[in-house]
Amino acid sequence: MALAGNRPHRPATIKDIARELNVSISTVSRVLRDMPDVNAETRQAVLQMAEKLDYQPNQVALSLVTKRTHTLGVIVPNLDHFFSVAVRGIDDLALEAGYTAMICQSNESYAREMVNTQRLMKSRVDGLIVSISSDTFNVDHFKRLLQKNYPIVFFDRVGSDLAATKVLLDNVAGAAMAVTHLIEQGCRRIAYLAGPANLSISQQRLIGYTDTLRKYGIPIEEELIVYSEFDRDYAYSCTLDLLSRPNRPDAIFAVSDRLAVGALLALKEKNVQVPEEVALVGFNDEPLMRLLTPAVSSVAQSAFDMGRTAAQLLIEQMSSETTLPHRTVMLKPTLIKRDSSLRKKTETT
Amino acid sequence: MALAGNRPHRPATIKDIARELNVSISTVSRVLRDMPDVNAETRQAVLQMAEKLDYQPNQVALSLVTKRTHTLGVIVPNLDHFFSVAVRGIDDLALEAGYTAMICQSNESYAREMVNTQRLMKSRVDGLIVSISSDTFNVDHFKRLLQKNYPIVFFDRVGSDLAATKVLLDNVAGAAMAVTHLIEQGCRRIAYLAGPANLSISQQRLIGYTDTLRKYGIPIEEELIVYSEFDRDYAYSCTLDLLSRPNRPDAIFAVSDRLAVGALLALKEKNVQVPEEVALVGFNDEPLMRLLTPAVSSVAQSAFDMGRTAAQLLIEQMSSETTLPHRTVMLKPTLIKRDSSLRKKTETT
DNA sequence: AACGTTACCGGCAACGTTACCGGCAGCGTT
DNA sequence: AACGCTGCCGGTAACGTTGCCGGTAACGTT
Repeated sequence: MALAGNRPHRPATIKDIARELNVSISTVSRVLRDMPDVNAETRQAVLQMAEKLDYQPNQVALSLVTKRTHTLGVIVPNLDHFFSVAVRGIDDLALEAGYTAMICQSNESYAREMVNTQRLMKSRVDGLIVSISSDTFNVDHFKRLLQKNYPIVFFDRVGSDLAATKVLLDNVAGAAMAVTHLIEQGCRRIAYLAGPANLSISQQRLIGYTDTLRKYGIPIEEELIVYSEFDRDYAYSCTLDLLSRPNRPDAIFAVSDRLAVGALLALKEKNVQVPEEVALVGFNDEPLMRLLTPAVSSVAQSAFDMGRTAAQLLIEQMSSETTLPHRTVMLKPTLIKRDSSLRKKTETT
Repeated sequence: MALAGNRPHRPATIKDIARELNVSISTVSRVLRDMPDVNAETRQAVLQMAEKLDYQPNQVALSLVTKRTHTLGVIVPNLDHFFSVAVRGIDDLALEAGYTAMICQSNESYAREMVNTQRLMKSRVDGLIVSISSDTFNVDHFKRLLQKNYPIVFFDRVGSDLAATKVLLDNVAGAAMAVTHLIEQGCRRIAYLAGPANLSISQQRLIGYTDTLRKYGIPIEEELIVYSEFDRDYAYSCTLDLLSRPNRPDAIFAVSDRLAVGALLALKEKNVQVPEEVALVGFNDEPLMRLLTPAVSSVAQSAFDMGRTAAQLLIEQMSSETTLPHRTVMLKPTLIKRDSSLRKKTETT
């Protein structure tokens, strides 16, 4: 009975195998799940038929009865270098643990983040890994889920007032490392390109910035702290503005590499010597940074590890019978020093 | 009956609503699907209760009966800049069309590509969008699916002998543009960093390269065509090798930007003047290229459009009753000329 | 001869949802 | 008074799979 017509593809089911072999679907199911209580010959026949019909178990039906999809939802604001690598980390651990990741991009939009969560909930993903969008000021949609004990792990961009498991960088320490380094290089008027004010990374890194200045007895000047969009062009114009002031800074610490690149473009255009006149440090250590001229210093973090541990925590939480207490894992950054902030070159040689 | 214990989260079902309201599940279903034959008051009550219980339709159950998951599987070799943007294009159209994308990375590994496809088939995704890994020499797993009329669209990296719908760049034209440009700039000994020989993009771009040389009557020298891994360090050492030869090239055309960057690093290290001694053109026009010193010329393609059209074609194919004929869509590249290949600077000013 | 054990297999409910059919009032028409 | 229509609603099978229970034949034990 060759029914391989021009039809839209009908995958073989356990029933097909049973019918073809004149056994019950229970028996087929037993074979396919490697259960006992089945004759060796029957087992063999079923396995052969499964192979022949190219049988693939229907995860959908299985999910309906087990209430587990073995899928985890991921919502990231974008897929820039950092998040791409983080997603790879998630994917990596998910594969090991037998899960598949559904990756959605919120495109930094609150509305899209909502749609994404809703879609993922409809698909009954077993848990969520989220880095919130820069446009998200209201996190009620996540709070509702958390209240129902739905497993969610936030990473990198976490809501400040969310009681949940989180994986993040020690942003205070990272900023402190950058600013300390700049001070050691002789900088005294260090500007901070802060990014969007609502994000916790901006706030945390601001704390590291101010703490360090205080520690070294350097006055904190409000006008050296510049908020902006997460956008290179924005950083570019902010930097031009900084440079046009009578009392220009002698260093710039950018909350992200994207902003650091914008700053560098402005500096180069104005023919400002880097690092002699203005030193520069970014954040994330994207591969691009070492390729720029001059190579730009940056605070490095392992996005891969962050993604992996986020997935790890989520899967632990999901496989646990009881609701586990919320945890916060903090990863340590490292500072990569490059030409853009190394004034005392004699030291290194 | 407050059963909101410390339990693993049980989403409300249509049954819960029915029980709470003492109506049948049929009626609830009718309301939720906006069907007629239901009293206005009943309708109102059901909607309120759905809201109150935070009801989300169970896509899993729905998929089981409709045999459509409204999910499309995506397999990409990695999530570098090009594929990130392509995935965004896919995601973008999928969202519009009411689909969600399941994105898997093969990590350029054949084994992982197999596992990914299998997982996606088990999850009964409605269709597949694939860019094959550089490690994949055997595409039988895709051929089997295509024979069963399972909808697959390949993009960018397509298997050469696969009868399927494809979206790709006019790679021949792209390479021809690059090489023509280099010739017009006075280059005569143009090396080609070709990447892995099994990929069709390498082959196609080779055709554009040789065709153009032939057209201008420039002899094709085998030793100027260098195959390598898709790896920056590899390109770096290949370039060093090229430079060490007695008869060094006066231009390098790289099959991808990643390789072009490797080449640039080698050129800079050897203090070779770019473009005066050796001109350089890459492929993909990653944002990084305009930030390098010198800014590197590159053949630009819209990864976003490619992703979008791939998704478009797939969804068309999936929603069609009959099996549509395979199509091949070719997108046109554009050449972005920058300092790395502009020798005749007087011309432009 | 009655009983227990073992090896093997099939039937059935359930998961959440929709499609289809049937039923019952209440009303108007002949 | 019989009929048909309309508005509203409930019951049930089906999707593919698993878990549980029950059944039967063959064999050994007392």
